[in-house]
Amino acid sequence: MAARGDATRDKLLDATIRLVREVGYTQTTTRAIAQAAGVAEGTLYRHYPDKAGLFVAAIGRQSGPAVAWARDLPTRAGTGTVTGNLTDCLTRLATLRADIVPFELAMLTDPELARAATAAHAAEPGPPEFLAQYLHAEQQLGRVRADVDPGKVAVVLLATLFGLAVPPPQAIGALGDSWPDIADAVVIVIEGIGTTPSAN
Amino acid sequence: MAARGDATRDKLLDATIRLVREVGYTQTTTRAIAQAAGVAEGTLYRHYPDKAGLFVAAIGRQSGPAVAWARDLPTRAGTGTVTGNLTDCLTRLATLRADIVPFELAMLTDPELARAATAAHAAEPGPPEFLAQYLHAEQQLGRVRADVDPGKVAVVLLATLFGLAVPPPQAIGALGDSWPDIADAVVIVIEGIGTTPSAN
Amino acid sequence: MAARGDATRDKLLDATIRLVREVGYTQTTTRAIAQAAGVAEGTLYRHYPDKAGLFVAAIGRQSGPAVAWARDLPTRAGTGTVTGNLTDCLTRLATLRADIVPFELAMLTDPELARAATAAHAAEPGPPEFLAQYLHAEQQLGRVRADVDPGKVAVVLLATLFGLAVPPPQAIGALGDSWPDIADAVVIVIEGIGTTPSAN
Amino acid sequence: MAARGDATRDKLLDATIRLVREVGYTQTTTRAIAQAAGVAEGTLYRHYPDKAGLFVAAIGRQSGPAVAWARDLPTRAGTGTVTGNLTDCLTRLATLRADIVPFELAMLTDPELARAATAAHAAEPGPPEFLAQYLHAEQQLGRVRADVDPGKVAVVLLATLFGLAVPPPQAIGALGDSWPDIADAVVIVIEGIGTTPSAN
DNA sequence: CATGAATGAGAATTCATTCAT
DNA sequence: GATGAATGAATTCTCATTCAT
Repeated sequence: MAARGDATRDKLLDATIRLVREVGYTQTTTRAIAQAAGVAEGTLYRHYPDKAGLFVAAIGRQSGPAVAWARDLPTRAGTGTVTGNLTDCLTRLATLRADIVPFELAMLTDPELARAATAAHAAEPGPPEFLAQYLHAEQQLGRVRADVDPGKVAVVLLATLFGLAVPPPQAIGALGDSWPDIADAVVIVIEGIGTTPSAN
Repeated sequence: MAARGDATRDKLLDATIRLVREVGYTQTTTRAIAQAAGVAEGTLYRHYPDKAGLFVAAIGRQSGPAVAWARDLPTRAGTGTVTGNLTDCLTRLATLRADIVPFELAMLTDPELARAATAAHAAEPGPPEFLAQYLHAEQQLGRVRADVDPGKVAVVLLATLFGLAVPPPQAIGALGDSWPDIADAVVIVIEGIGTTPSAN
Repeated sequence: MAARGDATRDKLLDATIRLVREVGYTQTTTRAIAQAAGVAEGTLYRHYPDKAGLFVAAIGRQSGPAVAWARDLPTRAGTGTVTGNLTDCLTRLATLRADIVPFELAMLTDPELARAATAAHAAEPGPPEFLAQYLHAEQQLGRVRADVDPGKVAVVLLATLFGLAVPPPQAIGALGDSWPDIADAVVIVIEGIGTTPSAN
Repeated sequence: MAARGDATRDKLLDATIRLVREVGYTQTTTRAIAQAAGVAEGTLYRHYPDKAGLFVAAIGRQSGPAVAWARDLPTRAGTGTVTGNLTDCLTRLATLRADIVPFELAMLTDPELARAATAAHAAEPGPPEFLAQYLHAEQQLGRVRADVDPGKVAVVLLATLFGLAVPPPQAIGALGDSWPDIADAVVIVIEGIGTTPSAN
């Protein structure tokens, strides 16, 4: 078993992910995908109902490990340091999700793809929920201030992660030199920027 | 002066911005733009070299006020509170940029548009630089901790802003209820999440 | 007025009718139509929403005169001879409808085309109704036996017409020599085949 | 003998006939046939040279009994009544041919299929010839008027049969209520519509 | 300046047919 | 014989761009 078909599916998903990353979503045509995968254009449709279906599958395969990893975060509450745990988790998410960001962008640009994706993955809990659960647990343990909203902090952290992961920094500015890595960002968000009381 | 041409250009830019926001970049065809603007398809090419040119102009017109506003931020160092100044600035940026985000997303999805845009706007200083300048000035005044990197903080703040501005929260999660507004996010980033020393 | 567009529309309709008659419905591709009309393939879609729309328009233009002609038949009741009137009407229908039969066949083969056509032309009265009205009027005048059902006779006449109009006689048989013309058929149907009482 | 192959062939022919009747010729793809027959797509080509070959075989199998039945008609001349014999024959033809009409329509729409079919069945005598022979025999017996052309009457009868058998009456009109059955039609054609001398 | 018909390259998708297993 | 993945030419339709009026 595992037949020829599985290898073809893998080639198609690989090609899709690579092309979206390298040439952008609008340029990732079915012809380009087929060519990059080394198969005929028609083959694509034997394995996926249409182009959107292929993209959803690609997103799914790529998201899987990232989501699985984040799912375990809440169990680490109370161990190590909060900063360390969050940095660790977000760094891995960043690494794993590097290939997903272009797809998320594509979904934001193309309503049709967004529809297909949400149709496929009904609202399951994802990283935001896991992060919020973790932060809540740390609050219970007294390791995080009680008056912050775990959900909002989780969203801010992931929004920042997303904003930083967006490929060309030129979108935000030419401050290339001081582009922060994930660890920098986590420290900044967690520790604040240290304003003096007189400045608040 | 201010002939009919200006009115036509305005109608085209308005239509472009509205369509990108409402139906997404991929659906914003030249025909749709012309129709929404109430002009013939060919008219577009009398005012802009091509579709990308129109989009670049739209981005420019929409970005102008936002960038101009941020330019003044450094002069406010030492006045009011740091949190207040940043919240104020970022909130305005968020408001003004609501129409720009779809274009930034489009540029990230379509390399061709990105090329046209960067060709038009050479690397001028933008919000990241202005924010960094402001933070640096506050550091000099002792109102912000000396050991944070102003550039990195600026980028984190803007990345967060960008991440939060991305239209459908479904991209990040179904944590809709606790979706933070800009003020929440600024407070979180500036004050940190209040970890206890033992947790660090 | 009458602009360039009208000429193009005519060329497209002409090409469509000609191709369906000459090479058959399945071979009448949009490319073939455009080529035969001497326009680009995209031009087709400026004038008709899609291929089915073009076909419906072609059917409409071709059916128009035929239907209009039949509409006047009931007013002739009582004039001339019944056989003459029917032969006259059916002969004209046959002539005019020679180009429509391939389309009617196409509609019977391709459900999608049928859907488009019925959507366009809601159930308006057509030749069957007009023929039935005429026969009923002649019955009132005592020129047609009272016990025949005008509706059924109308349908039989048109069904026969349709069956005879179907292009290749090979579908029904190789009796080419004695293929009846419309006048023959009308006489046969109207007068019967003259069976003797003993044979009934 | 009568190995698995025969069963497969039957399943393919059954599926073909069912699909053409239910979804139309254009929708009857090889994939749909294979699926309906419960065999793999490739299997089709183990039993028939190509799609047209399968269709020709389907037509042949379905036409066989109908043609065989009509072949015996001439031997009935002089027995029963003319109207009864013709009604009987045509009714059976209609029943048996219900599944063939869609194929005849397909042949009229798709020249390629027509070519394959005529190549397979060279011009053998068919129902038209048999009907003509029967009518000629009845003329000899004095049961049918001598001055009608048996060939023409045969063709008119079969053309009417074909016209009435065409699936959606919408092709001819919305005169649904008075849609005649075969017996009605035969009576009308045989007896005529009873015009008075003055009307002729 | 404005128009909108015309263009034609290219996109997604289908489908009859082949062939390695 | 049977399978079904793979093929690739062909089809319908889109869309940025041009140009005669």
